Amino acid sequence: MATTKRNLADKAHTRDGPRHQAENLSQTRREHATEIAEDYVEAIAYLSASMGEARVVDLARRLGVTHVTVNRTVARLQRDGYVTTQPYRAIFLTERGRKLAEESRERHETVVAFLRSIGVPERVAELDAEGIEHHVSPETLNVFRRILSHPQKI
Amino acid sequence: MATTKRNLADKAHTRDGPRHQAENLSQTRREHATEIAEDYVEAIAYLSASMGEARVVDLARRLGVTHVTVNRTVARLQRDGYVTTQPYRAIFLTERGRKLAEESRERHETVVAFLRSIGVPERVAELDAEGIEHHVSPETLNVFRRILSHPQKI
DNA sequence: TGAATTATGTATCAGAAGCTACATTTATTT
DNA sequence: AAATAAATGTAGCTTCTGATACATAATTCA
Ligand SMILES: [Mn+2]
Ligand SMILES: [Mn+2]
Ligand SMILES: [Mn+2]
Ligand SMILES: [Mn+2]
Repeated sequence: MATTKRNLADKAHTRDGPRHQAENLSQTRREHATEIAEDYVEAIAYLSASMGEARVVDLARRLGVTHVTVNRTVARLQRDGYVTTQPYRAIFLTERGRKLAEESRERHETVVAFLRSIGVPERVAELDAEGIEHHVSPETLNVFRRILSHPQKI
Repeated sequence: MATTKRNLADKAHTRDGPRHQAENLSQTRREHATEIAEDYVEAIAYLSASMGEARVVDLARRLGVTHVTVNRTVARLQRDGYVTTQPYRAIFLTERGRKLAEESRERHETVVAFLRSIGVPERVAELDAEGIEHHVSPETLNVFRRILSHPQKI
């Protein structure tokens, strides 16, 4: 009748349910997988708009990585249908890439605006938003939007 | 006097300053590096408290990965001074690990509570918080806390 | 106690994302 | 047009984080 190690495991099962926790973490890992794609297409869209085209060096500067990393990642983005490129040429978004870029930009701006609206200083809001944005679900984003459209001090 | 490609690059430099953007993204990458450590020590602390000890299988179940991944990651956590283990034994937090676990738990709960307080449904709040928590700076966390201590509907 | 089950460990692979060093191509300047 | 500078590409290395397949140790149960 001794309390064995494996008995203990069974109890905890009912207590909290590790299922939920595992699902939450799996979801977070999935979001990480798309995170770089989102930041890249956002940067490509920005550079294309502000200076006519997106070149590897400009991307590297803006993203804070070497041109080698940009090169390989762009190849992956092309493989996944977000961009088109040719050797020694600029990078262009596909329709799919443009769509993701636009969604990402809008969400990014909403997160920054929301943080600002509750009193987070601009620099901090921009810094935190860069990571937070990728983990904000459509539901939560809608809550942010609703609060932003409700101009009342907190 | 033709507008060359490299002329364009110089202009955009002044426009937005890619420095900030690069620094934001670098910070996010740094946060990702500590993210797994945070989730692991949090899970180890939880299992230790709720069932006496943290075993590899329980961690694997809770984290939604295989026991192989847990094994390797725990080895890294040990290398970095967060846990101690011996073959076929449970995993124990070091002082450093306990401290990180406690901070992570507190921050995690604050993020969930904040999202709940602005109207995000519980399930969604828990899901989003799992990713958001790692990118919330101390400043932003304080803003969250202040709003939580201010019991007024938004 | 011995067999069966469960837990843990190890070998090996894969892909993502970073890097440095060096080669090649393109653009600018003289 | 040739020389120089800048951009792009490629080879090869590292770490992290996931996986499967198989081996060994520990625990449970008949
Ligand atoms: Mn962004
Ligand atoms: Mn981002
Ligand atoms: Mn957590
Ligand atoms: Mn987390």
